[in-house]
Amino acid sequence: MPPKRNKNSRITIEDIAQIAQVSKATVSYVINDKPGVSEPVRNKIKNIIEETNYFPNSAARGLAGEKTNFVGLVIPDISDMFYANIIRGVEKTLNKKEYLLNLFTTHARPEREQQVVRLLNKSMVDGLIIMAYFITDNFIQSLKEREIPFVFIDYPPKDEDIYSVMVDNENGAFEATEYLIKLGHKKIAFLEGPEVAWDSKARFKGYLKALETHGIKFNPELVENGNFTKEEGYTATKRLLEKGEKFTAVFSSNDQMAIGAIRALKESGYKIPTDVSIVGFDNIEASSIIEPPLTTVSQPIYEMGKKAVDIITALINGETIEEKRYMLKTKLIERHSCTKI
Amino acid sequence: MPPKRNKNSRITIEDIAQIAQVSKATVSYVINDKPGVSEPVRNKIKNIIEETNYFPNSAARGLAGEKTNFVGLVIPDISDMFYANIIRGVEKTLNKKEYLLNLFTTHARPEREQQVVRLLNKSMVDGLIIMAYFITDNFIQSLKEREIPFVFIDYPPKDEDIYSVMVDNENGAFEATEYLIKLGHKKIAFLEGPEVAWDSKARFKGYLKALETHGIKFNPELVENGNFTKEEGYTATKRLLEKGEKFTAVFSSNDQMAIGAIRALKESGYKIPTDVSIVGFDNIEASSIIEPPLTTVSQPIYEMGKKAVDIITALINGETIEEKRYMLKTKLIERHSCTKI
DNA sequence: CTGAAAGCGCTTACAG
DNA sequence: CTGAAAGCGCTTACAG
Repeated sequence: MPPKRNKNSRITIEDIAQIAQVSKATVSYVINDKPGVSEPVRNKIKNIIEETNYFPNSAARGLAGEKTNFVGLVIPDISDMFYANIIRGVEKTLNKKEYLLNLFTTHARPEREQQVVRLLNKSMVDGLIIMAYFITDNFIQSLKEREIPFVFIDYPPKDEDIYSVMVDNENGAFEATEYLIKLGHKKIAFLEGPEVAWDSKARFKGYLKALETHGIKFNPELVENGNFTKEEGYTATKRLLEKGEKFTAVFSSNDQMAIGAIRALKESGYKIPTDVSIVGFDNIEASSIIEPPLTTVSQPIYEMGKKAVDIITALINGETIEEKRYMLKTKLIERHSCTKI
Repeated sequence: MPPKRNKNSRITIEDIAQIAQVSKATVSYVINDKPGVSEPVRNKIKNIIEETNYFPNSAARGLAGEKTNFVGLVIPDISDMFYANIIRGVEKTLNKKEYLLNLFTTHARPEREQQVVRLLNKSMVDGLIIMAYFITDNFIQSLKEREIPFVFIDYPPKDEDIYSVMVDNENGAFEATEYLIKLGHKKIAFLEGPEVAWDSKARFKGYLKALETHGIKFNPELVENGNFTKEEGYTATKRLLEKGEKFTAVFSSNDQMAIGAIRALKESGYKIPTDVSIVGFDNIEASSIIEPPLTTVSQPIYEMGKKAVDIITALINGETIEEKRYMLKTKLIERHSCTKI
């Protein structure tokens, strides 16, 4: 009789065991690099696995309590490059480590974020990388109740116990503002993002700190909200202009708004950077293409994804990590939207 | 004794059965909307499921032969917006239909593409949406041997039997070229993509066809290869300029190259669109920001993802689909990079 | 209309 | 160093 095959005609651990004339357990030990198998037997089995192209069924492994080799990534959306780059960093690093990616988007809806926690248990993923908007204490509590490790990306947990990787937004904004100040600017407008965006807040803080450090008095008339969009960056700048409050530079807390600001400024007859200098934040693709090319702060987005994977895989393997919070540095990208005055 | 809980302290079908005082089978029938359960019992169970927040374990379902509610998406990369948008279309549509996404990137490496086929079996995903570069007959053969349905995105299968959703590149290029012709242009340069890119070829074909339709003789001196990148689009245009062969318009088979071309043209003192008109393909974000805003052909990328999901879910549910190949239409986006001559 | 039992492919004590 | 057996959470004939 030929070796029995399952319906899927897919090779199973049973087949390998039969071919190698050993028990399934022995094959399992080899697959999982566990002790208790003699070297010759181990090699024989490894060869058979190689030849037959056998690949263990993750679902079954997960069910039986072992690793699934999947890591879940929970992310609000994938439509903008920011998230796309994180996914890329996560995915590439995961691949190098022989893990697979399970992607869950929440579309920034709280129910979806909750659902994800219900859904993901040990038999589906070995660990979770989470980027969410509505992270409640409740959410974190349910997360902790599961046995799987998790890491937050780009979210500052109150809880000291939680692993997270973040970007130093405040310092990035500080450097950007300081750059403008060193160019001689004193009247620097600030374009802020949505109320709820903690990263916008951090950038505002950095802006304030730079002014203070250099003895420049903060003028609240010079800040306008542009909600992180191109369109509102445009209208915010128009408002700024109408107020008549003089400024020689703009620090926009993201590039999208900066692009809107450039359009508004040009429309009103201002030359950039001759009349107004401007620096953005994020270093999106468009910022190198716009005229003039925008000086901006680049975030190590890809690295965030990578670092999160490094942490989660270490955690999965039971390693301990000293530092629970990773703060990644930003980088100022000088282009042609600023000048000395 | 309190109801027994598994290690994960996660609710199982067993728990639900116990609470409802029925067998696991009955609960399973309810979960899967199968007949054989009386209405009152069904409702009772449904309520318990609701209250307990029970969610069946996909791994176990997959193993036991039922649906996993996962659909696998195999894609080369996620670093560019093109892929990111496809993922978005796929993911959103999947969510609406209560499916989850398993993402596999191949980084355009043949081994990875092969591996994916080995890896994905019925207990992991219910269906597969595939976007790959190296689709060999062999690959398709192994795919067919599995029991799971699959759809190709943006790939023209030779095999008539295979489901696929594509964009009508040829017609898009035809319309773009014709648009230029109707503006009075006769000497239209063509910037082509990589040799291996079938979409670039299709666009070239559309270009040729438009010339022919309008009785314009094709001049091979007017085509240069820019490999689909900004940089090579720039150098290709420089080469074109050096040749001294006159042209009044450029049709670039993607936007990246068009952006490079604009830079090259400007550098050499040409005004756009006064001296040279230019149209791109893809409608990437940068093309609306560049000066002048680029007229281009937009692809229904999101819709491709959506359509692929519609097909795969229908296939999963055993429905038959008349049309195996979907050809989606492009759209010409008029901006300010073209003018009459 | 409902339940007991086998089985999906794996891992993990446990016994030898 | 190796194997037989139980169990993970589910579904699906099968019997009643």
